Amino acid sequence: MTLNRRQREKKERRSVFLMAAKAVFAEKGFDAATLDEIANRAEFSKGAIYGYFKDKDDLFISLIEEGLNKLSMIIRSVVESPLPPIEKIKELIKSVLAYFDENKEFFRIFTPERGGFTDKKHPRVAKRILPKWNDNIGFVTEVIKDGIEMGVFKNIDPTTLTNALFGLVQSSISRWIMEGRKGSLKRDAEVITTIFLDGAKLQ
Amino acid sequence: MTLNRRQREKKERRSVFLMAAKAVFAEKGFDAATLDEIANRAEFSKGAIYGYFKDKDDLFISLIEEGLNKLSMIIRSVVESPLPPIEKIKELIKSVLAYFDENKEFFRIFTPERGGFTDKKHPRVAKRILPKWNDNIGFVTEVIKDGIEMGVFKNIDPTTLTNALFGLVQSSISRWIMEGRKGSLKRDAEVITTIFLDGAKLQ
Amino acid sequence: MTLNRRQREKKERRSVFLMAAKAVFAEKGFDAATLDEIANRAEFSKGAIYGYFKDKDDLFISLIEEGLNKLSMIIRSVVESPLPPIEKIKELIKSVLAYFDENKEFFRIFTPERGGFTDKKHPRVAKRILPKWNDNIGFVTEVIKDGIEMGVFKNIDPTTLTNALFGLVQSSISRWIMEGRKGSLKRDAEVITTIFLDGAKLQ
Amino acid sequence: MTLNRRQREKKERRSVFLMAAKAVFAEKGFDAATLDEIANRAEFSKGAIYGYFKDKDDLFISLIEEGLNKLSMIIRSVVESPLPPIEKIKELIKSVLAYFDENKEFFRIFTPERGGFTDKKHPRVAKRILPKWNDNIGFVTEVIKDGIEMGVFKNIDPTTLTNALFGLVQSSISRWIMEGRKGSLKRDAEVITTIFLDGAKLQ
DNA sequence: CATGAATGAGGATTCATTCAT
DNA sequence: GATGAATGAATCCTCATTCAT
Repeated sequence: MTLNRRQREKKERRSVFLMAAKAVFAEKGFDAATLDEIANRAEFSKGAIYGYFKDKDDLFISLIEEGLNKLSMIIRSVVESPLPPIEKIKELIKSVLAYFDENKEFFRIFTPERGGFTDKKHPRVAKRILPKWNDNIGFVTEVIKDGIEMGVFKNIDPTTLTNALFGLVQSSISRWIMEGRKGSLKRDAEVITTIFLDGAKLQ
Repeated sequence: MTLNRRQREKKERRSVFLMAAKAVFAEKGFDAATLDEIANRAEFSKGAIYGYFKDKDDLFISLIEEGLNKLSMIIRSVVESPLPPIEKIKELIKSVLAYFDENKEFFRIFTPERGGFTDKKHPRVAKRILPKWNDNIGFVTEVIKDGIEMGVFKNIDPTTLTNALFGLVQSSISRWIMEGRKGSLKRDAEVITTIFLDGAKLQ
Repeated sequence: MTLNRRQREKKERRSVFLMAAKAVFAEKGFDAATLDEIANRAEFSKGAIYGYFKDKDDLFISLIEEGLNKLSMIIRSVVESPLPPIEKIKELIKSVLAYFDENKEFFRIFTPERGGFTDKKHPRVAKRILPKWNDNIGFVTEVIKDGIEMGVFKNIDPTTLTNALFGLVQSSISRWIMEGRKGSLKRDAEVITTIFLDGAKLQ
Repeated sequence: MTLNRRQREKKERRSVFLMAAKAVFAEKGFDAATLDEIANRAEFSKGAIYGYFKDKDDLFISLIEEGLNKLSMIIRSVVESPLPPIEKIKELIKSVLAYFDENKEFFRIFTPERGGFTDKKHPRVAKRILPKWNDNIGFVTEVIKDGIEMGVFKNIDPTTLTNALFGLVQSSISRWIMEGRKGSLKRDAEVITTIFLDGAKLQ
């Protein structure tokens, strides 16, 4: 699909808005972020946003979707590789942390707001975001399932195990953000891997 | 400390507002929650809130503080018990999950907003909440430290280990909330304990 | 008219509120002054005010009335004395300035708000205050009239002359207040007398 | 400086708001005036005000500043003319009264609130307004000083003399406003001139 | 009478969204 | 398409007034 100049420019401009929005949402959160500030940072007028996004919700959702799509690709590429389950898990931890290391702002937006993606508060947001997030969890769950069937993982409900893994990753990122992003996230990959696979206890 | 009727009523009413606020903040998040709705749910007028709390921020902070205080007490009572470190960890997981099991809404408020407690967004909130949270982390870290010194835990940075433990707990609660709070959280205590102590891998 | 204890206490308490109100109105102006602050300063509860005054307006009016009554008495005692007109004018300037010197706050309240005593804004205030103020002007005007008839004052409309005299006095007090009340108002009495009687020009 | 249509319209609209605000502030005073009423009178929405003024304070201050700037120009043009001091004073009285004759509302706003421009009540207002007002006083004081040095005015503190002159002018305007603005202010110029220069006493 | 909690009517301000140019 | 001014709904907060105790 080749785009003409018009279409190319449109796509670029949309991306400018997304980047501006990412910075502002990351700093202020969804509610406190204003379209004014986003427009300023994008160096366009406020009205122009509506040429690319239906409304504030849509801008926000698009941002999250974009981030989750990239994350899905990373996860799928690992999951679909020919590695054995344990290696896949190691690789997943490494590459997911690397992804956030390079996309700090996305996590900064996604994590705190995720709890708010309920039908009560943002039905439209929930409807578009949650399935994508569940996809990711699903991919990893398959790996765990394989591992259980192959006898390399304990026979624990795979979804629960996956959830635990995501919790470990997430807490690592959270801390890194709250402590002011010193050092690299990659440092934590080893520890998470150890705990998840071998536990904290000295055998 | 015996209170007269006036003081008793005042305390009760403050509690009514806190409960109403807890419900609304849990459902909507800090920004989207309105004092109108909180007052309605408390069956008082909006203005009455200001007799008990300085402003919206103060109401929110008081709520979180109350929850964190209770949590601190639970954690401390375990930490200060004469159990060996591993038993303390098992007990911590069990009792913290039990606490949230009985205080679902607190978690629902605390977790998503936690990422937003930065100096940028809510300096006043951050100043009053973060120290309390760090206290809790500190208590648990001491247990881990003891365990490492006694040779029962791997020699990993204790803060990182604590953080991982909190991540496991948190992800368990998150899932439970997002899936509509079916079943009991206590069910997860065993899995978390297993993973944290022994890892997911079959040895 | 002798008062029993009840009535005496009531009168005293009313006076306590008036003094508190005077201080607060002087500092903040009518609109920005709150009954809360007045009650605090009076060391009574907010509700108690309503036992002595119909409402905020009434409290304010009572205050002004009290001040204007005292001023009237001073002016009348001079006007009704057996002095010749010019001496009466000298005496008026001296005693009015002395009155404000000792009742700074009253002027601080009365002057800035006076312009607002229109039927549009505070019909009730206007109705009770303006006649009293006009009385004072009337007394002085009589002195001027006498002086004109006796040939000691120029044949200028007496009300205009009186108004000019009040302007001189008022500007002196205003300046004294705005400059932070340094020195004594009495100092200005001589200058005002000179200007009003002999003009600024060297003859 | 040529303005394009946009800029011209913006300037015009700002002026529409200022005129509406002038009318409302004149009638109600600063505190009792509402942005709602100002917006209504300007035939714009309340929110539109914020496109032209930072807040209510700023709207008010801008109004006063505009008025004081015009007044300054009038005063300066007289002060800087080559007339002898006495003629300057005559001219000042005439032209200042003429200015207020044509800008009744400005005086109506400026005078009653002036006493409230203290640091306690409106620090921001005080900071922007008082210096401008003091400039005006300063210009006239120079004239008086010159007159004293030239031996045409009595050797009285020039600032006190200026203050007295402003008091005479102000009381004239006040009366004219409170009596419902019958007749012309210019009528009073002669009386004020007479009193200030020659006094009320028949020599 | 005094108290002080509750009321509820405002008012200033913000901001997503619309729309004429 | 981009602009930026206007809109107006929404929200926090204040405070005079009332009233049960």
